[in-house]
Amino acid sequence: MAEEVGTRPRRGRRREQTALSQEQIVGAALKLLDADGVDTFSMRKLGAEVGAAATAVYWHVATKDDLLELCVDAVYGEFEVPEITEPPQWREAAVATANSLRSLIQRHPWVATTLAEVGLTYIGPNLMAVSDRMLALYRVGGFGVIEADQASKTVVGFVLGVAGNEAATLTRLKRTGQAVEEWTAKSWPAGEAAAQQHPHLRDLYAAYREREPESDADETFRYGLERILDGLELRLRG
Amino acid sequence: MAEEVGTRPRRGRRREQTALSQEQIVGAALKLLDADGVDTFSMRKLGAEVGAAATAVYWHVATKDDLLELCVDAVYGEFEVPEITEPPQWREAAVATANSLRSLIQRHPWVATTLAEVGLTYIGPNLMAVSDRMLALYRVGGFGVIEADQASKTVVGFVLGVAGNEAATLTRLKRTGQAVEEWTAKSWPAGEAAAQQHPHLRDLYAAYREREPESDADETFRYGLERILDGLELRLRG
DNA sequence: AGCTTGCTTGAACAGTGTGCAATTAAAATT
DNA sequence: AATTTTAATTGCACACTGTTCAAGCAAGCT
Repeated sequence: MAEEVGTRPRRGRRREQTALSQEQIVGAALKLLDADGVDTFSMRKLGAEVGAAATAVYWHVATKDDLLELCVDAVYGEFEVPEITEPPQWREAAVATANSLRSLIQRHPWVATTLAEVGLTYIGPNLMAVSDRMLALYRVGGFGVIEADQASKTVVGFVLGVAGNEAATLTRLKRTGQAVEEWTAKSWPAGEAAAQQHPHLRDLYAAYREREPESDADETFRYGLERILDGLELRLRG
Repeated sequence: MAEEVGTRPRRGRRREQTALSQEQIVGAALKLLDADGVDTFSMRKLGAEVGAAATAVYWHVATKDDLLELCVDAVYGEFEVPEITEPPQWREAAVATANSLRSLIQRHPWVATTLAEVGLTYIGPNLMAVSDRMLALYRVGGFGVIEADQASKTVVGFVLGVAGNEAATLTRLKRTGQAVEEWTAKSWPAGEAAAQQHPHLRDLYAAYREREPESDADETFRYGLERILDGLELRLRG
């Protein structure tokens, strides 16, 4: 009849180790994904990581795509969305939210790729909770139900697009083995030469060359985010 | 029968067909990608499509990733960026540009996935030309060199993020074999039930349920774009 | 005639996701 | 304590992937 198996020894494992669990699998998958990216991630490597046969994973997880969805939802657990009570806190909270999502993608670059394949429509409880808190944020800020959804999707779309491309570029650099400093739009493969036919691109690179090589990416992100929030605020006050 | 010389007999092909070319390969790859997406795309299927051995492709293309980059650049050839001369034309042109990019992604959903893996940093002449024209657009609108870059990246990031997710959702629906109308945030897999614990999500779905099921996605996209352009315009006039 | 160059081929390798029957060991039942 | 049931794991196998490589073929040049 009812088996109230508690938590500890669970069911059976033949030797020293306690049985595999979905949590453990997702944890190991996250470790591999963060370390080597999604391209080189395979079920067999995952099996090796958890010290079991590759196919053992399939008892706890339906398919590789399902596992990836679980992983995506797991990292969404790191997504911090502040809860606010007063309308004036809205903008600051929106900035914090956007930054949190961006740095989450920077920590787990494979998320961007996976999201593009899997979409962010209901994939798990964490994402769901986060979506609810984001909606709350915009509603407190003063947006109506539907418009809060549209506003948050605007910001999230922007962050996903920009941070996703940052991640792709970094992954690409890593793959081709280039140093990050070499980049910054200065010297790059065949670009500088080809840019000569495109006057505005040429001007742009010239302008970037005269700047401190600070982190242009950060600044561009910040610029875009501020513009978007300006536009949204205009709706609130307008 | 026999041979029909397309353009030039070029070098030698042993039988009826003229030799493979990179253009032809990219064309065939696009056909397969548009039809079945990037997941089921393989070099062997491509070989079959062009009527040659799978490995023949490798004479014209270094690697599969390279081929995908060529394909991405090829569809960027469809990206229409109007050329303007007067500042007031800026906003309208920016909208047209954004819409063009979005509908391009809708026609070729695999582009979003591929972009997330490959980045959009120098991948080909078409993208380069388009980038230059986009920069021109914002510069005519009144932005400085660097700021034009930041502004265009903001808009492009938004479009890529939002349209990319639209594409992922559609691909996912297609894969699981659901109809598109069933969606629209109304009834969906395990969502409605799980949403009960999240009051703002519940409100949102309730609100959506009372609307005409027009194309909410279009409206959300349009809303976000307008907010962003509002924010950018504020910078110009501010 | 031969040689060279440009392109194509088939076989082969290492690796992939996953289905399946057989196997284990613990829990439940007798 | 013996037996049955069941959760979990294993190894094998299949079809398929991207890519390498020696070998082959068809034309152009000398």
